[in-house]
Amino acid sequence: MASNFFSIQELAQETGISKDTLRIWERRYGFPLPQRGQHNERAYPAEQLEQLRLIKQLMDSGIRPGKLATLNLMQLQELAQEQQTAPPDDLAPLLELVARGQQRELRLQLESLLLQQGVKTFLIETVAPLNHAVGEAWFAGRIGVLDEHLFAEQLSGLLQGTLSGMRPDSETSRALLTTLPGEQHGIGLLMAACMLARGGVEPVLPGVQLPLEEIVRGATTQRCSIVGISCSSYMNRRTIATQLVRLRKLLPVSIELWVGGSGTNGLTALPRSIRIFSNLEQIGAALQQPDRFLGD
Amino acid sequence: MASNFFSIQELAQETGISKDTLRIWERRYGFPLPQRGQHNERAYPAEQLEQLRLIKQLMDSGIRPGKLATLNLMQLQELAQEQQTAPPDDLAPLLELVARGQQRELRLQLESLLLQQGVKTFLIETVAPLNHAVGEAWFAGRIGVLDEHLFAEQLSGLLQGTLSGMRPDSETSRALLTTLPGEQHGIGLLMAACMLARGGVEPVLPGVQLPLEEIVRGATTQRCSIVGISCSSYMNRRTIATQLVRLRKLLPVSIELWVGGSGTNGLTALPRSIRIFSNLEQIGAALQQPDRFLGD
DNA sequence: AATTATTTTTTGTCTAGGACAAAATATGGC
DNA sequence: GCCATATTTTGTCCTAGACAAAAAATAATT
Repeated sequence: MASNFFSIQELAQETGISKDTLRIWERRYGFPLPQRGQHNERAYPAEQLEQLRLIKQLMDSGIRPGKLATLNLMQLQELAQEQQTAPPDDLAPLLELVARGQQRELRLQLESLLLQQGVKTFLIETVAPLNHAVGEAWFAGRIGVLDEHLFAEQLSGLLQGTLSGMRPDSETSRALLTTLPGEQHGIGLLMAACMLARGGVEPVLPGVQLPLEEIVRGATTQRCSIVGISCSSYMNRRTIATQLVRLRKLLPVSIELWVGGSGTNGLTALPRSIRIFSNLEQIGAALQQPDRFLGD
Repeated sequence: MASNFFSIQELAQETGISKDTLRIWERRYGFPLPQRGQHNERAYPAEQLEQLRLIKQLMDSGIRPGKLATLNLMQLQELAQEQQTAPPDDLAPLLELVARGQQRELRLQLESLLLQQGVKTFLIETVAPLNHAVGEAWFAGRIGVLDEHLFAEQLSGLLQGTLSGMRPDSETSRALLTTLPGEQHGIGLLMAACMLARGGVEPVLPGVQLPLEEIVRGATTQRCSIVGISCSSYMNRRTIATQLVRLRKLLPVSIELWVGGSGTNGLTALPRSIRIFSNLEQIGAALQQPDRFLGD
């Protein structure tokens, strides 16, 4: 039984850490230190992939890789446990359904909750925390990638359905929602889109990974007064910041730039004309302020 | 006005050609030959990005990069034009709607066509060729990335809606449909899913980019007798072949492996236990043969 | 003591050029 | 024409050095 080894390319793809970075971590910290294949290529065992995922997660909470790379697996797990925020009790049954891959039952329960709570409450008190909890459970190894993906698909379908029932038919303000090139996670966009639609703004959703030039072109041709970008912590923070600043420069001043998602946490020194949202409520609040068209 | 330059990283992201490959092409063929930035980093002008896209497209039809890299833009365009297959006339009005970004009208027309033609004809004679034509039009610069994305979203929504109305409720054969890690295009999956659903097979759609181990786990836990993989020409052929062979080895022999998409065109020397579909009709045909459970 | 300016460390990405296997093509023998 | 053997083409990997931007630590100032 050939236990599985990963090439450096595969490891980079799975973790979102570039090949260059993987090599230099090995040089500097001695981790991840792979075996070598027949032709001297790096061959990473599955455990190192797991450990890297853990490290990536801890980095998102601000700990530096230099510290993390010197710790062993157990110490990392301790650290991770400290950080774990237990998911609210009422989400436990839903999480259970995700873990068991019972998509249909999950869908039904979510639909029922949506009706019960209404869009806003559903988004803020159910969808957002559940999505977060699923992400954490995946990191902790309590649910598999497959179940996480299936959950995301169910949620997308549900939110898209909700959206199509909410589209205002008259001429209203519009918002173009997308992610930066390289960012593949689009669930945040759908959540934001629902909040916006609820506030009378019509979302335009061209999917993920739109090149900056196309964002600008799209916002103009689609007559959007807002561009919304969702950033996960998958991408490197520096890249995110650079791209956002560049986008702000390309975009007409009359168009607002709104940014949200876990990838925006550690961002410092962005121009004030880029508006950062750290949760969904803030979107709702922003839509109610009449002064929201005063730029920087 | 600082005309836009791209870093090697951005170019790699946009074209799907790796940084290593870009550098070695420069070394060997002298193209793309970027300017240099303040710190000697490569800075690619937008025209080189365009030319690269063209080259990538021509490579998909079997021409070798060594030949292409020595040609100038005009020669490339000539070659491309030779290859262009004019889209069927009846698609022209739809393409026009895509190009103009008139999503709502497009959606209505597609829905009407779906009702008129029925699922199978709609998929084979409208969706597949239209999708192809949109891809070609994008390469040729006749429509923007934004419009292409918006089209894909509309189509996804429509097909997903169709699917949810087709799901068989009794216990039937199931198929897990996904893409390999690195492959982001999922439209093909939805088309295949519709064909399968129509043939009485229930599709399981966990989204794109599922790690091989998870595909195996998913196929087992979800009790699927078929695993379907869609490959676009975005990914390198060699990578595709390697991954497919690896997947076939990981997968129990009782589970069939079906593969389709433009990325499978030039694939040679795959084991016969991997079944390649070059169009949607073949899926329909395969579902009607009673001997389809005889593996290699 | 708190804030601001300056140095030091940390970190990720870039560069160059070399090596090599697998795929694709060309060449020779039958 | 067809099969086996060279030869070329191609993409990815390797090492090792450089450097700027961000973060942290230290010094200087109010």
